[in-house]
This record gives sequence, structure tokens and C-alpha cells, in this order.
Amino acid sequence: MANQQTALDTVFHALADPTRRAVVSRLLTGAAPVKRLSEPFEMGLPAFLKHLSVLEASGLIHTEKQGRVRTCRVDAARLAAAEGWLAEQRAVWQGRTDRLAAFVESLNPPEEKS
Amino acid sequence: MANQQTALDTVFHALADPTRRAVVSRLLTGAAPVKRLSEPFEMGLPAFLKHLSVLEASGLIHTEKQGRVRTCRVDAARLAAAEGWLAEQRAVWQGRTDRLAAFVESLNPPEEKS
DNA sequence: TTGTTGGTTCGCCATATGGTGAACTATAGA
DNA sequence: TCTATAGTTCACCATATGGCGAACCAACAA
Repeated sequence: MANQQTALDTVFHALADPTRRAVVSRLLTGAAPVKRLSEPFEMGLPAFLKHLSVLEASGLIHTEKQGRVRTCRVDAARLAAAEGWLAEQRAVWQGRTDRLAAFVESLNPPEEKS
Repeated sequence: MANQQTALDTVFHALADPTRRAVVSRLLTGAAPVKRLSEPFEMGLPAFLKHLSVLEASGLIHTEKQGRVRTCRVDAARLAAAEGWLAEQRAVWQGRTDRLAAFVESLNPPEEKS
């Protein structure tokens, strides 16, 4: 699972940037070539390509070159991995607060609210 | 919402490190003082404190000092914010694939599978 | 009062990140 | 064939990150 941990590292790191989150959001509505993706942003292409490579290294997107255009598409499974970790954590926390609530109730039996 | 975007930046960045994720996980089972939290890790206290301050800056944890011990506790709402963004994205993607499936079906009417 | 313990601060270091501009390659189209 | 376009690579820069050791402060305990 050390591998998985590294995967979470790179996925969360990739998402920790508004440009990259915007790209992911955009790609979720459909694949797109690099230039089209880069248009909404102020930065130059080299900087934008770095963002793309961070995203690709994280597995959040895959790219494929055909002729002179490179098409990018998102890998929703990776997003799900991040969401999964968070859901796990929430489950732990909810379990704890549920037990806490039960404990408090056991100390202080709930009154019937009329 | 620019503020929220910044909040997502810091939350995802905070989660992009195994040490910090472990601390969050640990704190979800209950509050703890700094030293106890730091014990499982190899690094020195100064380095560990930096991780804590990253977590605190992101709002994922809050700390409070009483006497000479500083107690840390998690803020589950921030975790939920990150999970919320991911859930939103998944909804977009699912909406798209649902529409895609509908479109494909409209082209190629489904056969009744016996 | 004198240790010991929990935490903090400081200066330092190596590396990673996020951006730039300029030069370059390779394909598509006229 | 010529040219415009999509993308890539390179060298460079400023700042952020993640770690260290050493010195330091403050509070509890003996």
C-alpha cells in the first residue's frame, strides 16, 4: 500500500492548484487538445504544459498524440480514489461521533421530547 | 468564491503528504497533544511542527495551548469541503456518461436481453 | 530551586514548484 | 514548397517546501 500512499500524494498535490482543478473540471465535460485547454489561462504554454505533466504523473489525466495535436482526457477512477480516502476518513469520524453520542445517551438517557 | 478556491488549495495541499494525512487520520479518533502525535514519525519536532502549521493554516485542524501542552483536534467540516468538491466533479462526470449512454441507446436501441 | 519535559524559534540547507522567454520540431494547409 | 500552427525543449529565475541541529522559553515536579 506504499504505492497507494504515493498515488494519493500525487493526486492530492495535483488537485492543490486552481489551474489544475479547472483543467480537470473542464476535461470531465469531454476530452480536449492542449491548446484549447490552455486558452482560459494567462500563463504561457511551457508553464501550462508543466501543469499537464503534473496531472498526467498523478494519473488524473491521460494524453495521446495524433498528428500534431495531443488530446487529453480525464481518468475518473483516480478522482474516485481521492474521494474514497476522504470517505473512509469521514466514516471513522462518524463512527466515533456515533459512539460518542451513544455514550452520552447512556450517561444521560434521552428524554422524550413532547 | 475566490476564497473557497484558496481554501481548497490549502486543504488539498495539506493532504498531499503522508505524514499530514496520518495526523488527520489519527486526530479523527480523538484529540491529542503535539508530542503524542509526533511519536510515530522519524523526524524532529521542528519539522513536525511545520506539518502541524500547514494543517492548521488549511483549517483541517485547530490547536489550543493549555499550560505547556498544545492540544490538536480535527475540523471535519474542512475534510467535508474537499470531499464535496470531488463529489461535485463526479456528479458532472456521471451526468455526462449518463447522457452519453442515453445518446448511444438512442442511436442503437437496446435489445431486450432474454 | 533545580531539573525535566513539551514546545518554540532560529539559521541553514537541498530540492521542488511555478513561472518566464527564446529557440526548436513537426504537422497541416494553401 | 512555403507558412502558420501545435507542441516541445531549454536555460533561467524567485519562491516554497521539508528537513536538520542548536539554542531557547515556560511550566510542572521533586
